[in-house]
Amino acid sequence: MCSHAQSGVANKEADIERVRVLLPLPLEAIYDYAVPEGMVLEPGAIVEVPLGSRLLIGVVWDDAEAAGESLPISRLKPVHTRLPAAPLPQALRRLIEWVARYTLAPIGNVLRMAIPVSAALRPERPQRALRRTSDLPEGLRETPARNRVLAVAADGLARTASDMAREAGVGPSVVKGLADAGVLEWVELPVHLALAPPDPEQDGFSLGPAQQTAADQLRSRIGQGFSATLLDGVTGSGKTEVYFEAVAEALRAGQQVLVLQPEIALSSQWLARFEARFGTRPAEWHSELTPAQRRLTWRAVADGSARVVVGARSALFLPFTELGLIVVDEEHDPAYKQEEGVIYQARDMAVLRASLEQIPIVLASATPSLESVLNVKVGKYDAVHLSLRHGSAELPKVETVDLRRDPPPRLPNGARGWLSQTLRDRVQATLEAGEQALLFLNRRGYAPLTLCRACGHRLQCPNCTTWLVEHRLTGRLQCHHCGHASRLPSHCPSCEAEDSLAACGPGVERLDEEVALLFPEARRLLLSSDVLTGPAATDEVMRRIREREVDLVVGTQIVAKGHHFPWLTLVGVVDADLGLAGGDLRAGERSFQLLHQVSGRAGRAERPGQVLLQTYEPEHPVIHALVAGDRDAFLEREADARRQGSLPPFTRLAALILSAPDPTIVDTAATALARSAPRAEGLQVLGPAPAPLAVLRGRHRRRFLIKARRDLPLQTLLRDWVGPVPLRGGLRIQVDIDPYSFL
DNA sequence: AGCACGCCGACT
DNA sequence: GTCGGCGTGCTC
Repeated sequence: MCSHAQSGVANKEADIERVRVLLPLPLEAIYDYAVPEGMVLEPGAIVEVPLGSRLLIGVVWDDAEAAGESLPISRLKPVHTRLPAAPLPQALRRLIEWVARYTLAPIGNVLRMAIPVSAALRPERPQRALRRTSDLPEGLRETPARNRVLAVAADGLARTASDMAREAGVGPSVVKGLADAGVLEWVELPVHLALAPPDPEQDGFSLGPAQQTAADQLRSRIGQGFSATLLDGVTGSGKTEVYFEAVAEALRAGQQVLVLQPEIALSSQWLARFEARFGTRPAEWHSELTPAQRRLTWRAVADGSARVVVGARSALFLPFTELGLIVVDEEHDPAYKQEEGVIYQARDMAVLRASLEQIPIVLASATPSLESVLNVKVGKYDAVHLSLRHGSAELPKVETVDLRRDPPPRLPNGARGWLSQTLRDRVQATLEAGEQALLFLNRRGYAPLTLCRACGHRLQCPNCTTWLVEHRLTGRLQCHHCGHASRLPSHCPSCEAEDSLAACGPGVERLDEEVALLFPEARRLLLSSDVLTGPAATDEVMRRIREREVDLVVGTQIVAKGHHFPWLTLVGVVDADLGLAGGDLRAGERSFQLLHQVSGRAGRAERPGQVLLQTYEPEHPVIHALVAGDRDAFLEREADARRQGSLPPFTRLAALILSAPDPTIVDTAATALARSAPRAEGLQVLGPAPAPLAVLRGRHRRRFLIKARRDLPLQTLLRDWVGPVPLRGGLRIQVDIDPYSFL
């Protein structure tokens, strides 16, 4: 009897189904819910569940380690609804788990990147709009307000009720009255993203023989399972057109394609090339989309109506169901490293997604990352090389200007200058030839440092350990780390001396001033992220350069991104040593990539280009490699240095940054962590040290660096070490696996 | 992430 | 005497 009752209870419990639901919150755990009778929930199903007092969207999860201690069924709340959206694909679910495990981010935070638009999943309320059907019927009085509405609606176009009222300059009640009377009728606006399918057969571009061979190689990978291919081609070799052929092949096979770009907002030229090849624009995914666009695009990817998506790194987490190819363009670009929230390297996670999906991935670059080159060497990646520039354009000639022997002369007004006589002469000659010159300085603002000549005080950010940068165009001092801005004071804030503040060092604004003085007749253009406020402004400025409405461009790295300027024949790098300072492990590599990319702006059409690098260290390996045009020797040298120093990719690196508003809290936590640091053969824990930016956004920071032999379980060691630390007093601990930034 | 609960300062 | 500050902790 007794045992019978027990089994009865057991049976009853077994009848009630439980599901695990992953919620987009910074939680490590996955919560259990009861499945109401009649509800069918397969893994990936998108549901609304109660949590505390609110309803949240979550995803039914099917992770392997479902075992754990689970709550008794009686304590579970039931799933509220199953949403009418396609389930999150299995490969994406596995990707989310992997990224969480790899980056040590709470899995819920990773999920949040995959379903960023909760509203996109709720059943949509179709947008309704009003359209005119008839004239005023008998018995409905004619009023001025009604006539204005009818006049606006006379074109027969549908408008939302509020638009209609606004355009007619009447209140909403007038519009509503006309709708009720049947003079205006309600219509439902279509809610689909209007995307024509890209046509792989549209012919836009003829490939040269070398490109054809490369394209064939990439094409042959489609449908053949996982493979990673480095498409290594010099600037102007037509890489884009080559990988377009792989895109076309995937489209022919009925697959979706994802193309990752480091910064989509800047590549309208890329979109134009895509349209020329495929007859339509791809779907776009980036931070500047409106919520409505975001929602439509997300759904279009999920339901398969978006065939090709080009996007910034977050596009990696879109719910493709038929993904057949991933392309990572400019794979070396540091913008692929996300530095906030979930800290991850999108290029590496893209390779992971490709392997989970069992599809090919193409990594394209003119200056591949050391990691990728070494992956080719050990056979993990294939390589396809494009060594020739397409057409007749030649690589620019790169020379140095030794600033020790050729120091910039004083300016006509007696002020200090930054351009050597050699560079001045070349600019002059270029302008006289009717061609364009670019002066590159990777520093925004007027001057990176302002100090008091009377007392030596330096203007520092109140929230960060950085100097304030003077921006003369806006008359402000700005912190480039936290965004703090203030007026440029007339007195020294420390000693009250008047007119004692002096600008130290050049920024592009100051360089532009010098250029105005030296070349008053030239039409100048200053380019930095302060000036280029959005894609439209960028397009306009790039058009002005292309169409020779300017002679002389002064710009930051924003000019380095892939734009063709047919009349640009001279690039002057004002301070080639700028990126080489500091202990950053990738400083050399990054500097090479940036300067190479900037150099590539010169002479892309029929006119040969020349590049002048102003430097105090002409014998530095980076400078030498740029002059010799010998990238491979440089990479080899870098690889050797990393191997010798036991640095990545030969070992693994992680950074731990502790921060809190109160410095004693950070120090206490740091000391405690140092005491409990893991000890293992092949593991090195360095720190705690004040982070290079010891105070950032008002938070005091301490930093550990962990160096681990590649075979050690780095993530497990870190989790066991850091996990137990209580986060009190505003203490935050950030783990950065494979750090790029050393600030 | 929210939101609720819980212990210390300026008000009706 | 209360209202409310946000620090801490929990949510299946």
